Amino acid sequence: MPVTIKEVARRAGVSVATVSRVVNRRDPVREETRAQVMAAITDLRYVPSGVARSLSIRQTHAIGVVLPDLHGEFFSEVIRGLDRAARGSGYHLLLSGSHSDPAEVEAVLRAIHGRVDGLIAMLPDLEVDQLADRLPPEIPVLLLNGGEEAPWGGISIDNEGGALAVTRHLVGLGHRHLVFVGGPEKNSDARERHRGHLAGLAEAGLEPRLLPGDFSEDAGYAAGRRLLAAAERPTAVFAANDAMAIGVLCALREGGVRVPEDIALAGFDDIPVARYVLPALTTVHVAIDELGRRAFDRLLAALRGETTALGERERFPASVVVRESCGAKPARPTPVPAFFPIQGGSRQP
Amino acid sequence: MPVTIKEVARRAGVSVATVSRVVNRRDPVREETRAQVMAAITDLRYVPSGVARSLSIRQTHAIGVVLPDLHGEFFSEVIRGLDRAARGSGYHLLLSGSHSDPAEVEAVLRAIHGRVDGLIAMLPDLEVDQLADRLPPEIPVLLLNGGEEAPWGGISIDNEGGALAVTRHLVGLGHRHLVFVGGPEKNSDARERHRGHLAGLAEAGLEPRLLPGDFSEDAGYAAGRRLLAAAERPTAVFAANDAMAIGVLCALREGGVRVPEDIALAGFDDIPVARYVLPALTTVHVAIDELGRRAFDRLLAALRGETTALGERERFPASVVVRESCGAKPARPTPVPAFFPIQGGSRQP
DNA sequence: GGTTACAGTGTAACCGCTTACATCGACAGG
DNA sequence: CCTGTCGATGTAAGCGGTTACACTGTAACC
Repeated sequence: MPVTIKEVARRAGVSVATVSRVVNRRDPVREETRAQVMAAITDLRYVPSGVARSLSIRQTHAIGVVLPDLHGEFFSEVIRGLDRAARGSGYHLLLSGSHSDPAEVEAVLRAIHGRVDGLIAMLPDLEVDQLADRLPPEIPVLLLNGGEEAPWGGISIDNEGGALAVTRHLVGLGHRHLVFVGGPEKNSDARERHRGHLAGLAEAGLEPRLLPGDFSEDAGYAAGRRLLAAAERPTAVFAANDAMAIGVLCALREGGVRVPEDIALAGFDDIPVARYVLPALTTVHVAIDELGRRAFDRLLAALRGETTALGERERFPASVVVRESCGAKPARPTPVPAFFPIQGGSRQP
Repeated sequence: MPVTIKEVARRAGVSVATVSRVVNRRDPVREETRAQVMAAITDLRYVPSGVARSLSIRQTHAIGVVLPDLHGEFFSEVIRGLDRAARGSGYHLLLSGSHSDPAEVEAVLRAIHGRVDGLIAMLPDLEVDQLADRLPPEIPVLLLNGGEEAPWGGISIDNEGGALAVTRHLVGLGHRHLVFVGGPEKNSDARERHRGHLAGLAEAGLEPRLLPGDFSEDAGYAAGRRLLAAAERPTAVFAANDAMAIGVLCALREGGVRVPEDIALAGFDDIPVARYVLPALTTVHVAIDELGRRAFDRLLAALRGETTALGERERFPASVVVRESCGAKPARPTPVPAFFPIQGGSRQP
């Protein structure tokens, strides 16, 4: 039942072409005619149909955003950055998250076909391989992936640089015995962080020491226990993400080991609680929303044909934020709420 | 240059109608013909155009989501719930956030016209008033608003019920001197929470005592200072949100007042850090993602014509989660790492 | 054998909008 | 006066699908 351009045309006593012209401010239209059309438009509350327009001009002014999950601060910030940038340029966001496997991603990809002008996707490395030839060939795609090995362009976080910086920082504080708590093997972020750490050690001529982990707080806790039990304790621990760092922190505290006095500690991600734990966690921060904005801008440039170089890989900077857990700063005089993980979160489904 | 249905038809030696039929699994098609068409489709990598289809069948299989901001856990959870539900039903999400005023909202509304089958919007009360007659009349709209006074249907959080429950809880613990730290005047959530609190006091025949606030941690801190300076201190404090509760907590701690022994404390929202502060904060939790899912389900029902009753107002339940700050539970004996929401950029495959 | 029913397919008219092209005056230049 | 140019507008052909309707052939029924 929505009112169409035809009805407006009839009402205004002109042709649809003229209506279209005044709506799009194209071609010259006599002022008087324009006024009539405008009157008809407001009378009828006419709003042009987006899809019809899209079909006709072969542009949707929308970009697809495909993310592996929509949970957590990371994604919400990416989306926020994208949204801001997109809105500013008159684009919409068609969002899709939480897919669980390549088949589902493919389904999403085909579902949005013809609905978007471009695509920003974050796919686990595995999926990228499998979907390689299925990525829509007719629209520009920007990958927000890790996986520096892949021949895929896009933007990814400078995990390596961040980890290198943290390691240098710890070394700079005089530490010679460092332990790295790693992430999942298959995870490219984890691998890159590890690599950055190793580079930092190499610079200083130090021996690498690795404890396995999987990015979970429990894994961090387990690593902490192993440290307590070890014959020779390190003077600094660098966990591949904050969750594990916090796990380590708990274990050490339980074992009566003080942080940072006895062992310095650092994480990666700068999750919100990182600043609330006691001592506040030294970690690596990434301006995620900026990443989103940057991603959109690059895609837009491609859409406008200003560049086809979506294949270029770009590393988004990660900066270390120094707090107390590494011992570089004195602990805060007045502790704000302290941290203690509790038994059983009471989040209800 | 994308391949169209015509090319598929030519390639398969059939008419476009037949191709359409096999693609949509409609009407009977001879198995042999179907096979030919399928072959042509895969050969050509044909994917039907979403907009063309939408124009034709007058359905987009997309719903618009308009939120005031995309920042913070709340929105990210709403979106997540919506996304899950939408995907399950074959719908897409057209997302738009961070608008700053009614004019911008109106622009967004008209921009998505014809691109979505329905709309889920969260608008500050003020905007709802101004946009009342501009909300798209031809598609169902579900409002995710506070403002129970408004004649608008939709879903909103049961602030009043949650606040009532907390107040009852505190009263049930024997408290007779309660102080409520309020939120911004214009904020309907704040008003509802206050109302719920007053109802709880009234039940017990207690006197209301109010300290002003604005939902910021600083405001909570200020309130805490005033409590310290007060001649007669309450035995329990209920802050209209967690941020302020944490502010209160800091102030009290600084003043040497113990929580919960000297003063019991409760908040509202169950923000992530609520469980990490010491003592862990008793607060009110809302399953935001469920709210999102519920919103979608209701909209979908309307889309399917199963109901037009989008005007019905529904209150989404809020439940109190009892932790240590109210004194109902003993403080944790030994901190053990347990459940921890992983928030960071450490996406796992 | 003559309906009748229906499976299987093609033709063409939409869906609502854009836009190339045609038309038509008015006006300027020759 | 004729022609060319240009402003203002209408006509109609798409854009890529869907689908009502028409048509054909075959099987079932009386």
